[in-house]
Amino acid sequence: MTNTLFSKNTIKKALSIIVSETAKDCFADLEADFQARIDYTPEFKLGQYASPAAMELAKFLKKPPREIAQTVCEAIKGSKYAEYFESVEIAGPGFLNLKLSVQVLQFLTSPDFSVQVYLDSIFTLKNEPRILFEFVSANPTGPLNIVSARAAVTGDAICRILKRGGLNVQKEYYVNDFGNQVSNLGLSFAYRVLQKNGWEIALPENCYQGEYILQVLNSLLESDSPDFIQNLDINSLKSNGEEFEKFLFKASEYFSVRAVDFLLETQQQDLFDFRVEFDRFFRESTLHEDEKVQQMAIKLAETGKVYEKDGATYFASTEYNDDKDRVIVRSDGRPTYLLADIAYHYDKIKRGFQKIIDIWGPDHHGYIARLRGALLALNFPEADNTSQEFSVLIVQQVNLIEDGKPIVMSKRLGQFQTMKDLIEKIPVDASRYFFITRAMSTHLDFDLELALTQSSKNPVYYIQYAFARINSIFRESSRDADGYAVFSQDSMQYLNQNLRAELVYFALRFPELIEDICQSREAHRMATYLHELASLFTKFYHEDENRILKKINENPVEADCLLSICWLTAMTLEAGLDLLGITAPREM
RNA sequence: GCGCCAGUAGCUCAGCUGGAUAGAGCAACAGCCUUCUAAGCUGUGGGUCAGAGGUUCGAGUCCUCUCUGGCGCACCA
Repeated sequence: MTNTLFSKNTIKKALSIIVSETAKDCFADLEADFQARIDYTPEFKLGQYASPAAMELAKFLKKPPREIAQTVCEAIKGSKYAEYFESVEIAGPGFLNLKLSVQVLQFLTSPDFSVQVYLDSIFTLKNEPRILFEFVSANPTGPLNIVSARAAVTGDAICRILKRGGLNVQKEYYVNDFGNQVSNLGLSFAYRVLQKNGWEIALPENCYQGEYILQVLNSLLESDSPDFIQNLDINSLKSNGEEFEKFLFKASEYFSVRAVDFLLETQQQDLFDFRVEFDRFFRESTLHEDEKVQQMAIKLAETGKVYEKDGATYFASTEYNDDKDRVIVRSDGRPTYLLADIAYHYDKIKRGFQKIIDIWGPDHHGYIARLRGALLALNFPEADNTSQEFSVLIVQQVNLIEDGKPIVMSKRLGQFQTMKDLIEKIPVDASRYFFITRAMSTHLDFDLELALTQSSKNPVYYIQYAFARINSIFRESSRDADGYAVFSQDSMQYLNQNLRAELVYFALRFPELIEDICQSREAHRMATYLHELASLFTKFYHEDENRILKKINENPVEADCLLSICWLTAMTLEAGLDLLGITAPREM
């Protein structure tokens, strides 16, 4: 039997339709687009879902909430929907508690049921709106750090979930391969060359001080060592200032381009090792080459929100809630980073993306107002911060904790500070989980010891372990899991026991969770949910009456029910872990 | 000084667009392995949700103020 109400919607949505329709039948005053809210009950014994709609409507209908609830309750019981419920009750100040009948499970489950098929039927792939999700976007001037790792993993998980929810998402990494930072990078290499040739010259302050520069330099010279480096005459540089300057210029130019390419590749490798892939790496330099930055200055000037002062060109961002107006073209004629970034975001819109989501680091939040302001000035009114058309998520910083104390980040080698160090130290499953498990907006304490612990203390293994156990049950019982994707008619009677049904209905919240995350973009809820699901399963597993191998001999039909519960749980765990980019091993 | 983020159990944090008695893990204590994976389970203790006002049927959640911590306030990116 199929039923589109339940097979094409999440359970929440289906119940909302039922309660809303019924309420509108009862009260003619209600607006046509009234949608009753459906929540989870605080306790399973009250039912699976509850609606606070009666309380919300009390003022509008000028009736006591319990009376409204009573009317709706009776109406549902007398309607065609009655068969979906084991009970409908009024509780507390006017909650409508809904206890679903096991029959609903049959509506959910078609012969080819699986969690993925269920998700497919609820979330059909939409072509609109097209979403551009930009994250990481670190400067290609060094290895990726821990905050970038967090942004990478969290952003990747959100994108996976958005896609599973049927949304059209593209992942993009903006490469700042232009401007001062890149010049400084080249200069750092020039000085390192001098040091390498025996000149004990100090690096200027604006240079990158990290030791990694030296390693990259060696790699670059190994593959190609140009004449002007090979024939370097240190003594003549020391004595001849003009020649010295010439060398710095030449070496900077030579190395900056090659170093950016090299470092970008290194970053890409780190990301790949972390299971983070991008659809596109967008280079800032292409915006300059295509003169899009220049054109943007003209376009902004046309808005009338631009003025000249002290030889520089300003964008009047204070008109858009910014602290001060911002320079877009310097007095020497060079564009600022902001102008290029405006051009970049404008380009996103021109490429046909209706929604733009960025993840930025904690030190960039002050930047939001000016960029949002520029997009508004460019007549992209959807950039208004009340809508979600342009949103910036700020990922907060990370403290690595060892021996109960935070590790102080320093430039010294051997310090644990880059993404690569983390990959070498902590298994990817564990570090991904730890990054995703906390809300992006909170400062994260990353406990290295806990992440390394291979026991139940480490939540990621606890979740994987539940999945492995279920697979073990199928191995030991020599059953083929596929046969248990659907509850058989006969076996369903054995669901009538709290923990069994509770586990099933908790697993069936999965699509609702995906829907929530598509809205809130908070991937950590998936991590929390999976841990709770694993915990519920583990309790179920340890109950004496749920011992499956024993049950197979005693009561095969009841065993079928238990196997179906297990398989639904396993499919959900596997799908959820996959959305977090974490593996689901069948044996541990 | 201005802005952003945060303040929930000893520690790290959940708490879905305001909903019923505020939860989990770790740490502490007490039990449990002839049993499908003990990488586990059960139980106990632990709270002025930073503080004070306000909004309403109802506030950890929304508003205002205060306090504390982190970060940011360039013709750097």
